Amino acid sequence: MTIKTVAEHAGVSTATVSRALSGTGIVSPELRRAVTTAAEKLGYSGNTVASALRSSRTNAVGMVIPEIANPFMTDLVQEVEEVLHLNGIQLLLCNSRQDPSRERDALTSLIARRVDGLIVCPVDATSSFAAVQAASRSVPVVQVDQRIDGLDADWVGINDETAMRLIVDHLSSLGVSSAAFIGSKENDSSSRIRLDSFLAYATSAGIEVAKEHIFLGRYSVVCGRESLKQLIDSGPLPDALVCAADVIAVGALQACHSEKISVPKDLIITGFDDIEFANLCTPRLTTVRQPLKAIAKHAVDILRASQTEQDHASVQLALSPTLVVRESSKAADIEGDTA
Amino acid sequence: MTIKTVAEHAGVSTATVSRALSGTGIVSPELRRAVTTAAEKLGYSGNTVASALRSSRTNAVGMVIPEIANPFMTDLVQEVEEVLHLNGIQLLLCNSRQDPSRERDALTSLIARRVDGLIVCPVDATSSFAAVQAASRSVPVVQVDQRIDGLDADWVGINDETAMRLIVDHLSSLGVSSAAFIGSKENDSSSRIRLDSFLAYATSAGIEVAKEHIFLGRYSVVCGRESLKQLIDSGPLPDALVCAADVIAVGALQACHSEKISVPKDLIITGFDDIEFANLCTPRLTTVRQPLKAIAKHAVDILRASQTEQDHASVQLALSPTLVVRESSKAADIEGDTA
DNA sequence: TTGTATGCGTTATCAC
DNA sequence: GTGATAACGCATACAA
Repeated sequence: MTIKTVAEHAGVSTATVSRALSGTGIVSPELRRAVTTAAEKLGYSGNTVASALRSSRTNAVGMVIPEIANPFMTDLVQEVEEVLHLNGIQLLLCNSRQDPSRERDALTSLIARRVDGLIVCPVDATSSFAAVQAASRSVPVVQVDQRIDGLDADWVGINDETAMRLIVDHLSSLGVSSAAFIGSKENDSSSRIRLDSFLAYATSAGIEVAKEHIFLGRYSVVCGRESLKQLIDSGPLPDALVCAADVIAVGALQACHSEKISVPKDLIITGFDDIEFANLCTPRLTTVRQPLKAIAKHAVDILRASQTEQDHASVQLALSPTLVVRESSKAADIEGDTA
Repeated sequence: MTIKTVAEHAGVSTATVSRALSGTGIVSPELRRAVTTAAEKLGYSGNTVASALRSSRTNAVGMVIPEIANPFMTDLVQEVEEVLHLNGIQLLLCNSRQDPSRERDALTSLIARRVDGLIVCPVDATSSFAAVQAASRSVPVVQVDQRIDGLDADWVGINDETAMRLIVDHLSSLGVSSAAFIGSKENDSSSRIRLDSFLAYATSAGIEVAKEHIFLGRYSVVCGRESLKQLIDSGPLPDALVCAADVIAVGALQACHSEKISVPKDLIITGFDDIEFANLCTPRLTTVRQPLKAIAKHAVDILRASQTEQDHASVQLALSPTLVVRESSKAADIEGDTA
């Protein structure tokens, strides 16, 4: 069934049906009613594909993420899906699995599908350059969380430096004088910034960070667990352990438990992201919260803006994270934050 | 740029370009080479929308799930995305948020987009009936995990009865003589089956289940935590607690920790699903593992089969879960399962 | 094996 | 305000 069927039943032209149903253009109240009743009676449902071909708008945006399994990414996807839904936009989800070539394929595939925009969390600060740049020439692209070095494309994320300052200040206030760090060795923007600014703030706060107390692996629970075991083997523990992701911190917490290290008494631990489980592990995790709803909202807004604006100046939006203090860095409260 | 551009550059007709690039039809090696080189030189990338309109195949399937935040669902989505990707199919993801009306909207929207198939985890065993049935009239639909009562549509999931038998047998072998249960009060297929078969097997195994020891809430960590507190308030603890989902069990574990209840010494706890965290919490969780890869694989296979088959007889595929025994139901090993 | 010509279902551009 | 009609980019029936 097509609009032609509806047109015949309503006694109007296909043009009028299109105008009435899509809401674009002017239709008299009587004809509009005739069309809608005919459409309902027939159970007509409209062909988005044909509409997309003719109007060159799909009302769909593609999203490419490096990892579905990561709870932080899942939360972000969820928020993006929600915002898109409110705008009547469909989400096309792709998983690059940390693989730049797979990321490239996903981008070209989504562009072939004529998505109206692209939300990308790039895999690598350099390897992702060409593919994302190419994509951005055919459709609006906004980077979320991670960003690519030297690429003049929109980005929404958090201020990683601020986040690290919040963490180091907190440790300082607790009297911490030495600390270890577990991060990612992936070549992505936030991994580097988190490490660099951690070191910088620690130095200026008089917190000692031994070279052998810096561990770089992956954003995974296993990495946290393994790194902590290495930390133990390397000699006396520092006062605190700063993790560049909650999943890492959770792994470290696990290892502390099995190695009978008491947190925060023997070792203070902090995370990053504030995934749901940071508030559910034992002890609950001190971390910095990423404003995911805001990131999702701005990402979609930027996409929509760059669709309409003629010459769109690129936007770099670094939102502020917030410190969430829990038991992994302080004595347990009776009534804690259970949000 | 269109195939026409490529055709002109290659000195052939648009039909030949179409045949050469899509792989359908017969093209001589020389012309094929001429076309591909022209396409590459121009950086041509086809228009999936036009192709879909003409061929009425989108190479996309829609997936509607009740909850993105649930790690079990995320894992399932990941596996489905992987299988689809291997088949060159794009995933269109929708979140029904446990809301039947939102589920209906998602289904009609995906059908308007002319997806080649639909993978649905229905929200409600009865309320979802009409929308899913309607959808199945225009496109192949396969239900995953949950299924709708009395709907003659394909389904892939696990045998929940078998799962409960595995759990109850395990408890029996541990000498458990009384047990509590936390499940979901949602009207979905597996919630009911899990409760019913738990009670049946428990009875025949001589395990006592007091009425006030059956808690029905949601599949969430909070539900597990709250229910456990109620369990404590209700008097002496039973020997074991059976949870209908890992997320519930994790919440119960949390509450045990804060209430100084030792697991498994004071209370044996079992979960359901084997999400990643079941192997990362303390103590690690005994649970039944769902074969997600197999579920995803079969779901896509069934979809593809029902696209080609003329009269497709509906498939009900109940895969076997496996019991995974960990420390929440036994004394801790030094070297446990770290898979 | 290749080219020509038509149509997929909708929206945009015109006249009226 | 409404209708006739062309066009979106591609795949395919048919002719050659």
